[in-house]
Amino acid sequence: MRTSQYIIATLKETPSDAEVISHQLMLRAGMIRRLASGLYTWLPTGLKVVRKVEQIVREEMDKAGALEMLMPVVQPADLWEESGRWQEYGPELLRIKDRHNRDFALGPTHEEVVTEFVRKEINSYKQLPLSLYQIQTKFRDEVRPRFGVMRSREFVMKDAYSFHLSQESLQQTYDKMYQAYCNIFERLGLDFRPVIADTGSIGGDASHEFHVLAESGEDDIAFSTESSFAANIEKAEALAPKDTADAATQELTLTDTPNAKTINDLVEQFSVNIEKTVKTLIVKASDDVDAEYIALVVRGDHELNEIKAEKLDEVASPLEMASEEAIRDVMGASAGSLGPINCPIPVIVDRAAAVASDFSAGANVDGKHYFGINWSRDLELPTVADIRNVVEGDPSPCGEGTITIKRGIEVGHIFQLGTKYSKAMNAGVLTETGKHQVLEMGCYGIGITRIVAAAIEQNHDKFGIKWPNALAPFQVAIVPMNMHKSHRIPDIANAIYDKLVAKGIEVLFDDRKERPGVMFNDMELMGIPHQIVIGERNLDNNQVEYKSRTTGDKELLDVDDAVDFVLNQIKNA
RNA sequence: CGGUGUUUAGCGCAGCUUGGUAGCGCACUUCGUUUGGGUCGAAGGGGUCGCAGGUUCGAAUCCUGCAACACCGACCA
Repeated sequence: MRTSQYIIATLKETPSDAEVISHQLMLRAGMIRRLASGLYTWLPTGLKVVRKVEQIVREEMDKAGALEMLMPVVQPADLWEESGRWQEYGPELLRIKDRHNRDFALGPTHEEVVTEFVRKEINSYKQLPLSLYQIQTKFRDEVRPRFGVMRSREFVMKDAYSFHLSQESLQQTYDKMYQAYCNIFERLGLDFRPVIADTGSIGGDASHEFHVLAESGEDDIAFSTESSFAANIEKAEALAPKDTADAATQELTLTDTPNAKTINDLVEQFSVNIEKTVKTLIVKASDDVDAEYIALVVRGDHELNEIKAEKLDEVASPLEMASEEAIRDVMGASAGSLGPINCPIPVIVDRAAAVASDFSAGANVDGKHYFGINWSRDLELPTVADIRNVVEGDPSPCGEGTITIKRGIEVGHIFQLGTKYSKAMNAGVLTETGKHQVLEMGCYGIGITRIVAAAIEQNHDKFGIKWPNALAPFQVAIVPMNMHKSHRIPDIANAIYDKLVAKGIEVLFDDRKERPGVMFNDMELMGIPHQIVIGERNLDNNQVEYKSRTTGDKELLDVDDAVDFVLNQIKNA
């Protein structure tokens, strides 16, 4: 490709609304442009990268035995009524009406459609197991689209679905997919980790997320320092402390604390150790409980884990924090002065808070806290549960080492769905014995467009993107200097270009009448891994210069060796 | 959905307090100059100042309403 025939569309300045580096670089490198909130146009350079990702995913899915198909983006509401998700899914599901006033949705995912397909077409156990996938545009009406294509409303996703007679068969395919995902991210050249995950609203049993590690990630991942254990912080268990509470050394005292509204205030004003404080959060109770609200108690330095909390039988799901008015109504005090003593509603205390001694907490009277509280002595120890986020240094749930926490970008997610959709939509086959049996299902997603952004988060420097070879929109950039003033330069540049193209290499030949600095900067911004610089100075010695974008290394090559050298660089990368 | 803020050329911004010919940098076009890391000079094109209404002789500027967008929070495969 010659730049004169192409859209370079690079930007010198960073658009003001791009916060994360991948968003900035994708705009500056001329990969994407924003059309509206959460909607992006892919320019030729960006699309080339998307296609690279798609192709690798496609090859590995095919290898894993999945069959590619393509389902509609627009889906009839009836199917969603059948699965129950027309009600459940909420405003993220964009609903539309056709000219006959019939309800449809823009597909955020395709469990319903694929299940409908399978229940019609697959009738016998002999046709199982079956894995189907597609690579397609999805739409989710995100509350808050941000970070460019990292969290956009419209995005390209690979979604796969598998169907089985038994849980064992599902497990086998799940394992195969797990391996296929590892292969994919390996081939993409990304630093990634599979992590144990919550199944979220899709529902089901086993689940892993695949995360690309990056500072800008939106998820916290808990790793063990000693083993390969990794889990989304939502799911990482905070083990019960081995020790029991220390013996009480302080008297219970009620103290005026008019200016202590937060744990930090309390710690600063009364110089107490933050680990000797607890905070009390009020949430809606579930219908199982004979109370409208439940108090959750965690140590002052810990954070409530909402996923864990809403899984408790006593707590309403989805989790709902009590409003300020409700708190005042129920507790008789405002949020800054709550505590477990004299608490009028049921209390659930976190494992760590349950072994605190001589600790302080609100008194459920405005402007008053208790100090020197001890469980058993001053109040009965309530129900204990794991309701907090793990923190650095906690013992790892796998039993080996301690926890470290890193940020990750979720680029893939695999689930064992079980029979959630097949049962609701009555998808089954006849077994060997002629009995009708509901299918076990698995579902496997990869965010294609999100991977493009994640790859940039992981591979960039101050000059721009540094594409891993597998993702680069072009393998080689030819940068001829002052070509219009020379006969030699265009001759050599064209010859090298033709030879590389004949070898099937994607080459970007910068034939613009630009200054060298402009060309260098654009090629580096776009992250093209291999650069050949052709100028009069080196041609006097019959040489051209090679430069690697990844390492920055430069090397002088004989003109005749240049093509083979570059081919080797590409092959060995 | 709440809080805050923004909206003036393709992009980044000034002008608004105190109403009076719409500006700057980058980008774009043409010419010249320069040529191994975003050169320099000259000339040029490009705007219903987010939309609607109001006040006024006169509104980018003041008032009212609306919209879009962004950030923080809540939410979320």
